[in-house]
Amino acid sequence: MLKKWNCVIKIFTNRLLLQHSTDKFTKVWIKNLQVKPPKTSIRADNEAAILAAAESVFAEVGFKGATTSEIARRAAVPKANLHYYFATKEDLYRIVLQRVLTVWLSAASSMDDNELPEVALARYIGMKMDLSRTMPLGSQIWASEIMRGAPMIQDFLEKTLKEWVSDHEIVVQRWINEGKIHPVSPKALFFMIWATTQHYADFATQISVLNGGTPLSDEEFEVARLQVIEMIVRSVVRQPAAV
Amino acid sequence: MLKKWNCVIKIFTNRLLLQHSTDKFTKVWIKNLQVKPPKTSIRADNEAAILAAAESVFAEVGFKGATTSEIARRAAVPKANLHYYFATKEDLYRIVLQRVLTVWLSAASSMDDNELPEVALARYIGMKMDLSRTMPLGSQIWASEIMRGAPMIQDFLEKTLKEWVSDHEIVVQRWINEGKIHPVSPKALFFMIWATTQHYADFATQISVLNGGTPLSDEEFEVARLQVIEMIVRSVVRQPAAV
DNA sequence: TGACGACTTGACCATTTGGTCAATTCTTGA
DNA sequence: TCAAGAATTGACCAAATGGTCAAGTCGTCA
Repeated sequence: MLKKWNCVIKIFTNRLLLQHSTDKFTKVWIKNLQVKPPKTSIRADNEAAILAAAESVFAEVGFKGATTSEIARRAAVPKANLHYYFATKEDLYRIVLQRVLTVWLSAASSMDDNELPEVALARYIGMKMDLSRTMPLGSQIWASEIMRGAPMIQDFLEKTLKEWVSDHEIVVQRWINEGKIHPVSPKALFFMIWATTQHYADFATQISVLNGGTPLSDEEFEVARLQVIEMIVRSVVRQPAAV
Repeated sequence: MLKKWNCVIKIFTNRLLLQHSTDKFTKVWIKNLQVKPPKTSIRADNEAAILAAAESVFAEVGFKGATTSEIARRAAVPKANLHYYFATKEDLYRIVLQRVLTVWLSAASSMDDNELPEVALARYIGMKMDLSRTMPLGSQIWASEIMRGAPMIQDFLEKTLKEWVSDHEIVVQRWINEGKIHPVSPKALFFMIWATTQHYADFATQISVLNGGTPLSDEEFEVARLQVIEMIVRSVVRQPAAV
């Protein structure tokens, strides 16, 4: 089983050996690298590989449909090894979900400011589009979790998400009161933003097919990104938006 | 096991018996009803119950996550009986999917006309919102099928859906050329429409939570429906849309 | 009424599932 | 160098899975 970190370390070691350095020095040097492997490198490597595999399997077939053997297969470790690092399938899922929620929070915080609506919205929508591009699996896992009734993130929805919505409804309402945007239901606006941006992650397969069988290129995605921002901003702001 | 059709037929039968009609007449009459039970009524009843149960299970946990015993349980029939009507889980899924595609087509056809963009779009968006309201499970099954790579509807996507998109891209392009709407990527517009409208089905759980723990009432949904239409129309049409 | 086919279902089967375990090998730090 | 802990993994297990089957019951039609 050839792991990424093993490779890296081997390269470093070899290079240092050529310079007649000791093993101990090598280790210290590696330990101080910016790209440091946390915990033991072996543990970190395997956990990372398993989590990545788990993410892709959960994204495809959801929690119930996922099997630990398939996850192990994709992570290229024996199933018993997977259970050595993560006791149960649910543990694994919970950790994967936790990362998704963390990412959600990072994007969510990009909207609360006092800027013009078109600027604030553009930033938030752009951020969400970037997330759909770079971490589509997280979005799919979220969707799948919601569709099965969100048994595992009920708490997150009822506390964190609800709070975010309340807070930002106030912001949108202020924009409305100030005449900066049309009077719209803030929730309906949020739903449109979430739905449209996440669509590029959740429905990537469908988009691929309609794109001629290949996923959107970076350029094509950038166009889509701008289009989404433009359309959604225009759907609410009052003054004729710049095209 | 009390089935809907049994009830209906019993009512009809009773009414006819009061009129001293023969059994045979009853049957012929029933056979000619607009709302006719096809095949034997028993078969129709059970197939319907099983399909309904299958739809809800597939919507929740996807194809892989679904188990025939859970479907049988929800349909209130023994598992062996389910397999008497539908040989395999895949057969059952295929039939459920077929209905989803049929429904999709019915909505899709509501947009091709020569009306003003705001009228055509409003009709189509409204139709899609209605579907999300009345048949949310179909939308969820579609989403789940796409997320696992659409292995079973590849053909539909590549032929029917692709064709619909091509055809309607032309319509949107014409609107752009005529200066009726802003220059936008037609696909980006379609995606926004699909995403936003289907969001009300696929993410119903999340919406419920944000709505205070209860699903949207008819009135609340009607507001959302109008909001969605208003926002999306305004996102593309040129003249200041009536609010 | 009786015979035939449609329908029903408990018991069963091979395979797959999530998860365990003990024997073994590898890493690490002194 | 070596001991102690970390990591590895084939073999295994009970439960759940999709699906079968044979022995029945029920409905219908002549």
